[in-house]
Amino acid sequence: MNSTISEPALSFSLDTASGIPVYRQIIQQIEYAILSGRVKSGDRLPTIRALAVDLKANPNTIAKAYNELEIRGILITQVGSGTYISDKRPEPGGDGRERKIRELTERFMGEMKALGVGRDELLPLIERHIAGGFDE
Amino acid sequence: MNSTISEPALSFSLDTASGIPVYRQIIQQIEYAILSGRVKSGDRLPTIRALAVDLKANPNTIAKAYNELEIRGILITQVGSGTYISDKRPEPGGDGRERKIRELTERFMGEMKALGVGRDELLPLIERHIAGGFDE
Amino acid sequence: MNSTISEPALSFSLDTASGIPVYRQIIQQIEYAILSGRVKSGDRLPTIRALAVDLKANPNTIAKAYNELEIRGILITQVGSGTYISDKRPEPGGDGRERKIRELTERFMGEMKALGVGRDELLPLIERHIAGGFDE
Amino acid sequence: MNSTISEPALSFSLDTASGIPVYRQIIQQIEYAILSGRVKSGDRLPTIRALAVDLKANPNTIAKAYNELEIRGILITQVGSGTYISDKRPEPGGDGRERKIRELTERFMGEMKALGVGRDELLPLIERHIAGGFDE
DNA sequence: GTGGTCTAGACCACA
DNA sequence: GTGGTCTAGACCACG
Repeated sequence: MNSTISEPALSFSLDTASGIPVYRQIIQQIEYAILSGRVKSGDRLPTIRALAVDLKANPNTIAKAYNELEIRGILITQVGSGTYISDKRPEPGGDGRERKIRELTERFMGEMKALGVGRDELLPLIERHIAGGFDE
Repeated sequence: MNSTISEPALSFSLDTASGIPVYRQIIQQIEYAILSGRVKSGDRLPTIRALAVDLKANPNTIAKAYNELEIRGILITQVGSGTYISDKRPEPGGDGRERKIRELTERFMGEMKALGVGRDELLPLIERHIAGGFDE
Repeated sequence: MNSTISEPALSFSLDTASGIPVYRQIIQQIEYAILSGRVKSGDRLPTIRALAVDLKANPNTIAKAYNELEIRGILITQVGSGTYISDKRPEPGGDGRERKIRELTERFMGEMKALGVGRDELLPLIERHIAGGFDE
Repeated sequence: MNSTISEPALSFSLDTASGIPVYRQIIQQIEYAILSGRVKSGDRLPTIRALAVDLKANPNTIAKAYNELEIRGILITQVGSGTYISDKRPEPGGDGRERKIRELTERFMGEMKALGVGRDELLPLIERHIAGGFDE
């Protein structure tokens, strides 16, 4: 399954076969939209009910995603009005970023090692991927 | 937590803080050991009970991992004798390994890009990790 | 012992005296129901807990059957929603069914031959069983 | 694995990949040899040790097969001399034969029914298999 | 000794 | 409510 819906520069698409929980896909897509500048502080998100209908998902699932983002301070809920992008959202160069980068790199290096990829194979591999349009 | 045990070219290590199910970690490590050529057809795996003791896990959990690999045709179990690498497993140097490396690298590069890590930041990052004892 | 439960075109019946593991009986009955076309892609299976109650079995046993079929790509499980027949299952009228019928018939004929049942004894035997309520 | 050894009209062959226990394969092959008349009362069987070597099996496994057949009265062990086919072995047309035939036929008919094979499909199927060299 | 089956029950993640 | 993971422990079949 794979459904899409547009909103002020926000488009959601679910892949129910990926194994990634629906609420996490929604969270990630909102985060990426912010990081890439497609949405900005004060922008209004679709209502839970509307998004649930459009994505053919359970409203509880949408609410869970919005709720987690509100706890993190990324969204703000104005009761009776809607849900908005917070103005104190984390900067792209913020705090947890370094830790996340380190974690992901360590996991990746461990996987490469487990697959028998030595240092002589790894660096050219990375460089090839960078050359192939990493920065666009 | 992180415990390790060696066996003819097979070493298991669990990360109980990762959130990844134990049986999946075991499956992945066996798969990677085969893909990297560290184990080959006919090699005997540690017994379920021995591995359970070494990893401080429940035998049923180890059995679940072995069992999934048997359903997928990667392991063969001889009751009363032990569990072995199947002879119709993917070849170590085959494209299975290359495909896996490509998948993992693409996922990693996508994550780095989403975190705003540019090419100028990425290569030094990798080199620092390699210098920090990648190959041993 | 022999208990039965109906579901949209799926009826399970266990023979606990046969020595065949319960989870394998469940697997076989799902496979045969698919091969015979009684269930089709997207059909929902009984929930693990409901089937466990109806068959007076442990939920883990039902889950083991569903799980093996999922590894083999025959079922799809949506946590929180249920378990469904995959859309890339073998076609009901396909050669999967014919192959299975041929295999089972050859095994049966071999057994009959080993028991010294000749052609003159076999056909009346089959006809007697058919007359005794084969089709209902 | 599949190894074979000949002896006075007795030839054993193991299929370790079939999932059928080794001791059961040995039992069945001795039974079939008797039923088909290839061996007769008083014939001597290979020693446990010799057969174990030839089949690359565990002597305990051979012993278990011989032992079960001795309990059933089909074999006789003369300590210090060897193991022989009993002279009071069950006749091919004997007692349990009818029950066995009925059991196997019922199982077969149940499988055919589960696969959606109706009476109109079943009889021609059987006849075709008979025509294709059932009696040799 | 090996692995297989099944039960019981706890806790978790997801919709 | 759904299924997933893990533990603990009993009993069995096989070599």
